Amino acid sequence: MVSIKDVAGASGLSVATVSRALNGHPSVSDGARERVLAAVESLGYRPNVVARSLRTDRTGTIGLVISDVLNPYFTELARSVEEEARALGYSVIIGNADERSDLEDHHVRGLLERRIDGLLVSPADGRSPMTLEAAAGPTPVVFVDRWIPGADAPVVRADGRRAIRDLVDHLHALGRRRIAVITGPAATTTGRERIDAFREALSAHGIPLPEDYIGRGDFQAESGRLATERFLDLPEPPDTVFATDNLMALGALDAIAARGLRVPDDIGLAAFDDIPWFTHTDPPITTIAQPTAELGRVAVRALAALIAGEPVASTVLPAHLVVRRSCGEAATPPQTDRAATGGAARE
Amino acid sequence: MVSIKDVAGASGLSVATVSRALNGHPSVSDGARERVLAAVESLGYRPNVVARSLRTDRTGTIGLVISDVLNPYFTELARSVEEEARALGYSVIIGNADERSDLEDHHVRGLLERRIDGLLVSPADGRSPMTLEAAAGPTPVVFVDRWIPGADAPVVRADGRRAIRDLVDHLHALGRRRIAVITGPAATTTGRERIDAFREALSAHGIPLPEDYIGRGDFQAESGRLATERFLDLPEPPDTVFATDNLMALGALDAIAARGLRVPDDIGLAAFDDIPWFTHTDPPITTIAQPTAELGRVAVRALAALIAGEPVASTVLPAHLVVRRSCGEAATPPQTDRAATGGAARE
DNA sequence: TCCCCACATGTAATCGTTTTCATGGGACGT
DNA sequence: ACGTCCCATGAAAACGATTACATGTGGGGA
Repeated sequence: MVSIKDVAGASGLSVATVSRALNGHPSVSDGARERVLAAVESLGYRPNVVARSLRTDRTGTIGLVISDVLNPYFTELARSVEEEARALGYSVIIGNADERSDLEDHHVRGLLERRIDGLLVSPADGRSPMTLEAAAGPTPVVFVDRWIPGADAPVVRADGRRAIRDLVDHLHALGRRRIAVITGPAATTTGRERIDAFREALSAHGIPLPEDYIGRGDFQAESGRLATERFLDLPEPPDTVFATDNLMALGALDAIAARGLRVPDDIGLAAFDDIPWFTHTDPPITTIAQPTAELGRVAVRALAALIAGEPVASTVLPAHLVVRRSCGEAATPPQTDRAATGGAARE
Repeated sequence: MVSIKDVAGASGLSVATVSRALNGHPSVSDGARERVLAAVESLGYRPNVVARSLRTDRTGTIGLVISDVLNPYFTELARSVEEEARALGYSVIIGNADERSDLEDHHVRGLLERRIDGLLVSPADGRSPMTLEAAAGPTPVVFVDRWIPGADAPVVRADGRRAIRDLVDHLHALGRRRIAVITGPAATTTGRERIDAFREALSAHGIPLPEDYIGRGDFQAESGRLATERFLDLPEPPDTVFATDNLMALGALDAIAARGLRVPDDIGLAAFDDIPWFTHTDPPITTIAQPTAELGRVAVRALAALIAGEPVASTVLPAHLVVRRSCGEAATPPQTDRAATGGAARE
C-alpha cells in the first residue's frame, strides 16, 4: 500500500508538508500543494484512516446497536441514522442484537474496542453489562427508542401513551370490549410503557384486562402468532388484539388467517409501528405510528453534540394513531397520516 | 484511556509479555498470565483495535455495500452476512447506497480507507469508479447479487432464469396473455437478466411483449406505482403485471388499489423476491424466491477464502417460483382461507 | 562438569499518520 | 541597515499495539 511517505518522496517534500497539504492546513504554498496533489493522483494514494485515528483519537465513526435488523421499524431508524450521520461527516457501524443481550454485549464491546466516537443503542433489555459500562464510561452514548432506566445517557424516544389512549378510545367507540394485548419483553422500556399505557387507558373506560388477555411476546413474529393462537383457544376469545409492535402483528395475522377468520369482522387487530406494508395487508391495519426517521436524526444530532462536549437533554417525540380498517369501519376519517411531529417535548 | 502500558505497569511486566499473554502466545508463564488478567480486570483495560490494526494490517472487519436498506431482500441478505461473518470472527460495516452510484462510491471509498479486510458489494450500476477500482485493487472483493461484468472479482448470485420460465409457464397455464413487466435499471445485471429471461420465456410461448408493456423501474416502490399507472391507462391494459422486485410490486399494488381494481380478478400480479409480507397482502403474492440467506453465507465464505489467499470461484444458486393467489387460482388449492373479500365492495 | 537449547521475558523497531518544535528566509516597519 | 515577525518547511515525537531479536536462566544429555 502506498503511504504518505511515498507521496513525500515523489513530491520531494516532507511527510509533514504532505499531511498539511492534504488536511487543508493554511500555511502550505500553492506550489507544494499542487505537487502533493499530483503525486497523490499518480500514485493512487489513499490515506490510512487507521493510522490517522490512532494519532488523533477520533475515528469519525459512530456505532448503532439495534435490536433486530429484520424489523422494518429498525431498518427505517438505521437508515435515517446513517443519513444524518453522513451529513455530519460520520460513518456508521451497525450491530444487530437480534433481541439477545449476549449479542448486544458482543457488539457494544466490539464497537468500544474499535474506538468509535460515540454509540447509539437501543438496548434489548437491561441485562447487557457492557451497555451499562459503556453508558458509564468515557465514550458518549445516546439511547434511542429504548433505554435503561438509571443509566447515565440521554434518551431519544417516542412517547406512545397518548396514542395508545387514542387507540383505546377508537376501539371503545367501535364497540370493542374484549381487548387482548400482546406485549413486548417486560425487560424493555417500550414493552413496559405500552402495556402500562394500555392498561391505564382500558381502565379509564372501565374495560377489564383479564390475565388471559395478556400475551407475552418478544417483539418478533413467532411470539405474536403463538399468543394469538392462545387467545383464540380461550372459551371467550377477545374481539380485538393489540400487538405492540409490527412483527407481532404480522404473527397475529398469520394465526388469524390459519383459522380462516376474517379481520375485522371476526376479530379486530391493531398494531404499533407503522410500516408501508400495513397499507397492503388484508385489511389495512390500524396502528400507532412513530416519527421514526425523525427519531434517528435527533438521536444522531444529540450524539454529535455529546461528542463535541456540549450538554444534551433527552428528547421525547409524540407517536400518533393511524386509523385504517382492521378494527372495524373508521368512525371519523381524520387521517392525520404522517408528518405530524409537531411539538417535541424536552425533559 | 487505559493502554497496554498501564497494564504492564500494574502487573510489573513488560508490554511485550502483556501482549503475548492477551493473545494466547504459548511461551507465557501461568503466573504472568494471571497477573496480566488481574491487571486487565482491575484497570478495565480494553485493547485498542485501531492500534492493533495499524500494526497487523488486519482490521477484522469486512464491508458490505448494498443498494437499499429499506428493501427487505437486502436486509435479509445483510443479516445473514453479519451472522456468518461473526461466526468467522469478522465484524461487518454496512453501507447503504440507496440505488445511487455516488453514494456507492462514497461508501466504497470510505471502507477502503478504513482498511477493511475485504469488501462485499452489490453494485447499484456499473457507474461507480471506486467499485471498479476496488475490484482491481489489492483488497479482496466479492460481488453479491449484482455484479459488474468484466470486473475481476468472484460473484455470488442467484439465477432467476429458470424460475422466470416457470412463472411464465404458470401464467400461460392460467390463460394470461397480455403480460406486462416492470424492469429494474438496465444498468444492473439483475435488471437485465430478469427482463431478458422474461422476454425469452414469453416468446417460447408465442406471447408478444409490446414496448408499451415494459415499464422501466428502479427497484424502488414509487417507480412500480408509476409504471403500473401507465399500464392501466393504456387502451388495452395488461391482464398481468410482473414486477421484478418486491418494492416495485408493492408500488404496483398501490396503483392497483388506488383504482379500486381487484387482484387477481381485474389484474394479476407477480413479483421477484419473496418476503414475509407477501403472505399477508390481499391477495398473497405469487413470486420468485431467492435463497437469500444462503447467498449471504456463501458470499462471506468466499470473501474469507479470498482474504486467506485461497482461489475462489463464482457461485450461482437457483431461485424458484412460489405460487400464491395473485395471478389466479393456485395449481393446488389446499386450504379454504379464501372467503375473505367475498362480495364486499372495496373503497 | 560442560554445552546447548528451550523457555520466559525484555528491548526496541515498526505500522502511517498528525503535530509540536525548530529553522531559515523573506517582508516590513523604522 | 537592522531587528522583528511570519510563513513555509522539515525533523522527530507521539499514538498503542505486535513482533523480531536479544538476554538470562535452568535443565538435560554427553
